[in-house]
Amino acid sequence: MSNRNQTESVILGLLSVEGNQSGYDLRKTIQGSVGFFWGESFGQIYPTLKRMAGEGLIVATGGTGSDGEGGRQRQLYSLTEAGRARLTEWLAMPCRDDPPRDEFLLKLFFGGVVPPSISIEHVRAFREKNLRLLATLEELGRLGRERNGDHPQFAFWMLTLTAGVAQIRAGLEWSEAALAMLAELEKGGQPSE
Amino acid sequence: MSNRNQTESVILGLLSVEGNQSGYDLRKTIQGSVGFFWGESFGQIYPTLKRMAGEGLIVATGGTGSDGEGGRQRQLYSLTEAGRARLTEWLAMPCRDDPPRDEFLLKLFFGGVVPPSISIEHVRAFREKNLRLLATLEELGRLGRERNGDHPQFAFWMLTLTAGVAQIRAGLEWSEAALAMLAELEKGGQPSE
DNA sequence: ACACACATGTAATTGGTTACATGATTTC
DNA sequence: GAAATCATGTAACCAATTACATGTGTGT
Repeated sequence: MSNRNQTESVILGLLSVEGNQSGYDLRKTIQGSVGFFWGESFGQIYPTLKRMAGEGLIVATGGTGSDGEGGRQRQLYSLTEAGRARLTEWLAMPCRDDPPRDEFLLKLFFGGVVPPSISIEHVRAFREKNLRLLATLEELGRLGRERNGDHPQFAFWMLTLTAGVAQIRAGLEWSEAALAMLAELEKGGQPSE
Repeated sequence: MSNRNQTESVILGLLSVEGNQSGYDLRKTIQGSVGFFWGESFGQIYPTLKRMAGEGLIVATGGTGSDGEGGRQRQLYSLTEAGRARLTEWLAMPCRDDPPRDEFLLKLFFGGVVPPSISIEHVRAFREKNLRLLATLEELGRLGRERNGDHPQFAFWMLTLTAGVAQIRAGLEWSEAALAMLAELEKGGQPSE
């Protein structure tokens, strides 16, 4: 009952809002919905699907390949009752907080041992990444509203979006201040080492 | 030259600002400095130290135990030139962006399949965690200024702190709005499933 | 004919956590 | 002398990435 396998959770969740998806579909769905805060690789998805089917959490529903209908080889899956139960069970559990690891902040923390230009470069990259992400998120919001604005779960999707946007905006504001500070430092004097 | 082992990087960094630390010390130092955005476990630290010593990135410098001086068994390490070179090399590399995974946002995303009270609970927990973290960070800033305010790298440490504070504040503001929205939803009507 | 996107999977590797085992030293 | 803390380590396990292998259908 430990639920350490997070891939399982995303799959359960996505299949609960729309069944009959293949591994390939799931990956695309992930990228187009939770992609900005969640990633999955095929090497994780396919084995997990098989395992889950074996455990009765999902069922293989049609798809070409097994029956000789022709067409491209696809294996679709849908949630079972057991799967849905597992999903709600997982949702009710408190979030595990795995220790965060932010390589960007780590490099910045040790920025004093190298010339400031290096940290400046990192902050710039951070800023640009956030700018790109912000654009993506806004696009995602636009698309979502247009295509699923009337979906009963839309409000929750928007909630995650606004959370992302808030984080990004904060990051952007901070990065401006950080760049100003670093520019000052670069003018002022070299670091001790 | 891929530097996938991030534990190595923290160790290099920390030993560069202060040598003669044991695995135990390093853990404490981590918690008291980069702890709010970086975690390490003993099971990772000790083997990594051994490997790094074998590769010549660090050296075992004194500590009791090997020489029969008595006192508690401790193995201290310091950076070598090779270690310092590796550190600067790592610092100059662009940050790898490993796919993020935010279980909180994931649960919120699927909040529509369970009663709103569950999502409310998650957001509350998120909010409280952020409040606690904010207090920790402010304390950390106070302590740091008081003890290391004159250290040449202090400015960089503050930079990571302010980044953390900015993120947290944004999260807190968002959580208020989210709670308001969810409360509304709870009054209004049950979710579709 | 060729390239590209679709589609599924396996194998190797690793980074990391957790739990366990052990013992010394200080403190009460 | 018991408990807490200091201190180091090992073993088991697992989640996940990456690279590789394979084949089909579509568009040009």
